[in-house]
This record gives sequence, C-alpha cells and structure tokens, in this order.
Amino acid sequence: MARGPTVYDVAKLARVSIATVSFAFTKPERVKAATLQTVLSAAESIGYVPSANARGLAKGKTGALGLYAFDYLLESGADSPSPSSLDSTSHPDGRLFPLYSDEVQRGVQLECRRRGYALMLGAGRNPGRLPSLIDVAGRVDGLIAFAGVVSSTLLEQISAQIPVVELGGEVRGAGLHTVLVDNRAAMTRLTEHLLIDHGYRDFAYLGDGRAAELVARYEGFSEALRKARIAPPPQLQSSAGENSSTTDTVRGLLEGHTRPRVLVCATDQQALIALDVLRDHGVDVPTQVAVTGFDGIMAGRLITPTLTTVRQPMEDIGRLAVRILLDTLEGDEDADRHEILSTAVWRGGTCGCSDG
Amino acid sequence: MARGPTVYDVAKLARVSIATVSFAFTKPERVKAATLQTVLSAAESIGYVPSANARGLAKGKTGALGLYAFDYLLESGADSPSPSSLDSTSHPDGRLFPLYSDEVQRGVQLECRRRGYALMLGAGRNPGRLPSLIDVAGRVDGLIAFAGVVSSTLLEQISAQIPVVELGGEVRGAGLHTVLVDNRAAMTRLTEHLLIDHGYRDFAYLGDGRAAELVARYEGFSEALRKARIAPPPQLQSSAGENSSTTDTVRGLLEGHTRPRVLVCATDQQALIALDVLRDHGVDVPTQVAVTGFDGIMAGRLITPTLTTVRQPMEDIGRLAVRILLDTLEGDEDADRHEILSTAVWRGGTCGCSDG
DNA sequence: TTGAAAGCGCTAACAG
DNA sequence: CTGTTAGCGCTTTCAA
Repeated sequence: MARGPTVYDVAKLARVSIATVSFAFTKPERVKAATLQTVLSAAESIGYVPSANARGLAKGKTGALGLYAFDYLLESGADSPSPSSLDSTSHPDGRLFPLYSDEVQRGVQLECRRRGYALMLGAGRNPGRLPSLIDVAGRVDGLIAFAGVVSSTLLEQISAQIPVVELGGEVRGAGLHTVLVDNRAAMTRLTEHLLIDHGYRDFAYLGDGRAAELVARYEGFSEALRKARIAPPPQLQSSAGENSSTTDTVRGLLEGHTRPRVLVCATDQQALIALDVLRDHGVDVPTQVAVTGFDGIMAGRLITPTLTTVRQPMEDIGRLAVRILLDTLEGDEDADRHEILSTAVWRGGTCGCSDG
Repeated sequence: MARGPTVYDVAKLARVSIATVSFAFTKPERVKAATLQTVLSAAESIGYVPSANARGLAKGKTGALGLYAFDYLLESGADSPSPSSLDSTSHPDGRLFPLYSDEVQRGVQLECRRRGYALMLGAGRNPGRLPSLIDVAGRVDGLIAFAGVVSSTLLEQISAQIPVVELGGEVRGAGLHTVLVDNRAAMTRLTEHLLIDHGYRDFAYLGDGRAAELVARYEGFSEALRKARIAPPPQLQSSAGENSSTTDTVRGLLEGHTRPRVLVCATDQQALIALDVLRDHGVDVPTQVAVTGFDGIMAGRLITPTLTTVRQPMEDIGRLAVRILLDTLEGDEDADRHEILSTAVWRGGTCGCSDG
C-alpha cells in the first residue's frame, strides 16, 4: 500500500504520543474518553488508515487465513482478455462454473467471515511468478492448500511456521492437517452400482494419474471390477484440469472401433466434457454409453439427464478446514487432525437410472 | 503468522549479512553464484519463509489487491454451523449460489491471477469486527468495493492512500474509480418489453429502496410506465440481501385481494424467492403472474421456465476493476475512470415469452 | 560483490 | 491514563 499518514502524524496532530494513538485503536477502553475523541477525530481528519503490515509485523499475527487453490479455469483458457461474459453460455468453460474448487472455496469464505478472519487467495502452479505460495504463506496466520497444487515438502516447511490444512491428497504425519473423503471407497460404491444394479460389464475409465485423490478413485474402480471378476481397463489419461485434453482423449476413444458400454470419469469436470463429445458424435447417453463423474458439482445437476456421480460435501470441507486452523490458532489444539468426510452416490440419469 | 526463522538466522548460517540474504531472494543476479547457493540452501535447510508483512512494510507495496463484498449469503442464514452441504438442494440459499457478487468476484479472481496479484477478501457490514474494511485496506495495494457495503466517505478516505474502485453505486468525483452498468436505462428497456411486447398494464414492483443501483432500477421502471401513461406502483420493500424478508413481502402481496399481472423485481435473487412463494401458493408463472429479475445470475437460467431478466457482464465487471487498479498502480494513469458496461435484456419464460 | 545501518509503521512492555 | 522505547523482519542506500 502507498504510504499515507501514520501514527506519528496522528499523534502530532492530537498532541499525544504514538502509543496513545495505538491504544485508541486497539484498546479504546484504556484511553480517557476525551483523549480518545481527540485522537479519533485527528485520525479521521487526515485520513489515517492503519497499516496492517506494520501491525502484523509487530504483533506476529495478521488476522487472515490463506487459501491456495489450483486454478483449473485459468489453465483451460478462460484467462483470455475479456470473453464478454454477458453470454457465459457461449463461454465454453464458464458453463462449468462453479467448479469443485470454487465450491470448497465458498465454504472457506463463509467460515472465515463468520469467524472474523480475512481470506487471502493465491493460486497457480508456476511458482516463479507471484503470488507464489510463499507469498501468501508469509502473510497469513494459517494456510489451506489443495493437494497437488504445491509440493508437499514446501507445505511441510511452511507448517513449521503456521498451521496448514491440506485438502485431499494423502495423510502425512509431518505436521499437516488433512481434510478429505474416502475417494477409493466412494468410487468402489459407485462402480458397484453400475455393476450390480445395471449389470454393466464393459467399462472404460477416464482418469488422471497424477493427483493422489484421483489415483485412489481409479483404485476403487479397479477393486470393484476385480471383485466382479472383470479385468479393469487401463486409465485413459486426460488432465483433469485441462478440458481440451479431455476432449481429445474422449474423441480418440469414440473413433476407435470398440465403444465401451460405460465411461467412468475421475471427475465431474471430465464427465461433462465427455458428455459434450458424445453428443457431438451422436452417441446417446445413457442408452448407448452410460457416463459417471465424481465430485457433485452444480453443473452436473443441471444438465438433462443429471450426471450420476459421487457427491462430496464441498462446502463442509472448506468450513472444516477453517475451523481446524482456528482451533489450533486460538485454542490449545495439539495433534494433527485428519478428518474424513462422507460422500454419497448420486444416481442421476447418465448411468441409466430414471432421473429425478 | 507465527515467528519462524528470519533473515538473521539464514545470514548467520550462511555466514553472510542479512543484506545478502535479502538480495539473494529479490535480486539474485546481484549475488555471486556461489554465495547465492549457500544462502539458498541455508534458507531451505531451516525452513525460512520470508515475512510478507515485513517486506510490505519495507517496500510500501504488498502485491495484493483487496475485494470488499457484501455478504448476502451470510446474512440469510447460511452461516449455520454446518448445514451438511452434501445435499445443497435442501439448503435453501445454497440453491442461489453463485450470486451476483460471487460472479463478479470470480472475474476479480481470474484477473488477479492472470496478473500475478494475490487477492484479499473481506466482507460484512458490521465494521466493529475484523476484518473491517480498514483491515484489508491497510494490507493491499488497491481496493475494490461493492457500493453500499461501506460508507463512501470511508472509501474516499482510503482512496487517498490507495486506488479504489467502487462497483455499482453512483459516480463520485472524489477520487474513486467506478465500474457500473446503466441500471436505469436497462430497467426501462425491460419494462418496455413487458409493456409493448406483452401488453401488460398491471404491475407490482418488488424493490429495495436503499442501494443507489436499486433505486435507479426503480426509476427506470417508473419512467417506462409513465411513458405508457400508467401510474407506477410504489415499491414493495424487501431487503435484497435478506431472503426471508422477500418471502414475507411476496406472501403479503398474494394474500392481499388484488393480484398484479406482473411482478418486476429489483434483483434476480428477489425474483427467485418470489417464484418460490408463487409456486407455494399455486399461482402459475407466467400465465397468472409474470415475473422478472435483474442481474442474470446462473440460478435464473437454470429454472424452468427461465427467468426473464437483465444480464450484467459480471465477470467483466470484476476483471475491469482489477485492470483499472493495476493501470493506476503500475502505469502512469492520471484521472478517475468511470466505466459503464452494457447489459442485455434476456427474454426468458417467466415473462410469457416462449422459452429457449 | 558484500556489509553496515537506517528506517518502514505499529505494538507492547515498562515507566511515570 | 499516557509517554518512552525497543523491537517485529525486511529493503535499500551508501561504503567498503
């Protein structure tokens, strides 16, 4: 922030010491009413705005939490100068908003506001440019980060300074708190629905081999299949965050000669893209190909038929992360916390269930 | 943030001065390669995370922008401890997410990330608690605030320190930049559609007399009516941010003995609530009562029939605000900027147009 | 190329 | 109740 009037200026004007000015703002009850008035109006008259930086430096606290998220939309091209969002239906990715991370972020925001904390947002995977993780970490009292966005060793390093909650990923003992869902078990349940209730036996799997959560989903899928004595197909690789890569992969699948009966996708975002491609190729869902996702984002509920998926309690995930941070910050919390929230299989229309 | 290793610790370990440590991080090219290595690995080994606070204090810049938004959802009760968002359709207000402010925020976020700035979020109307506006203002290089969230005089005061963009509201010459749409003209166009294309003549208006933007909408509505020689009805007052107040108002309207042919609402959020109440009372839309909103939020596009409304380019509004800030910050911008973005009347089904 | 030293604006003892 | 004073951790001249 630009330099403006400081405590010194206010003090001079009010003819008191800087300590009194400071007290007037932080512990008004410790200052005589008359003095308080003088100081406050002096401050007002010169437009004094206390520097949160200086305050944070002096107190060792900032009153803000940080959220470091992976920026899916940014990567997929939504960062074009100005795509005129007046008609966001024509904006290919806008249609997918809010994404998984957006809904989690919403929970974080709501809980931060409730508890009187400001929230600092950072994002990106290119640590070269600001705001890199370090940049937000150095500025907040606690940090929430999506797994996979930033190296866990960096996160552990930061957690030596301030409490850190990692969302998703794996439980590590290294001082990081964790909030996650049982991706593996949930995907097993979803797959069993497809196997048992629908009797499908011919599967394809659209995955992303990198993030730990996504790997767990594939494992859950494979396990269900093996239990049914079906050999799990390999993952068709597509980057969960990059819509164009998903489009290519699904196109490739359709242009091959054997078409699966079911396409299980690692995320809703991928499933929704897949549905687009299927439609473009004139393939009917669910009668020709059934499709499922994972996450439970809003967009999946709003298409017809609705997307069969596993719903995560995204808002709760965000809220809980904030609560963990504040508990360790304000309370006398001790150990790492690893919370596993529950999910629910949502039987939409894209798997062949009757919708609604 | 908690106190961890500092430049001093790193300097001692690397056997250099703190200045060298600082240079190593900020101007690596000014440090001999060998020294750089020593410093960097020393820093790494003790888990050094530079304090953005101290840096900000010393440089007078923070590399972050602030967004101060009105927190509609919070007020309307979504701040209950944990409403289990697994089924957000059962969560009365979750259904309305993302709201107008959320979509604007999204634009702000995207542009901030593009330009390498972190974003600090604050919100609320109770200035007593943190994070009050001042708190985020003191911590950022530029501020974006929704009109009406905070007194404009405070905003003007802050704008003496850092550039400020006010979203909505009125153009003030006092050093505040503004981004807005022509609420009045847009509402006139919408009303004319109802008057001319549908021939409606019996109107009710659900408004909120406080915010300047909302007042302008009512004026636009009234003007269209007067031009058609119809006396504008008074505003049925309901707080735009408080859903329960809207529910009560609309109920009151329906329980009266004269039911209007059209209900024009100042915001989509109010219109959507109104539609709920109408449905509960067994009133058909649009055949018995036509309804219109204003904003163009996602929820309005996803109901059947779709909500007739005025679409604002919300994402663009957010992006533009950021650009204005960065232009004045980084460039040699001079004067206040007052940008007016264009809107479009969306003819949905709730006004009686054939939908789709 | 590196070091010494003076702040940046505020808080928090500790005196008075 | 108010003033003095010593930092908080980093950046940045100015010298060496």
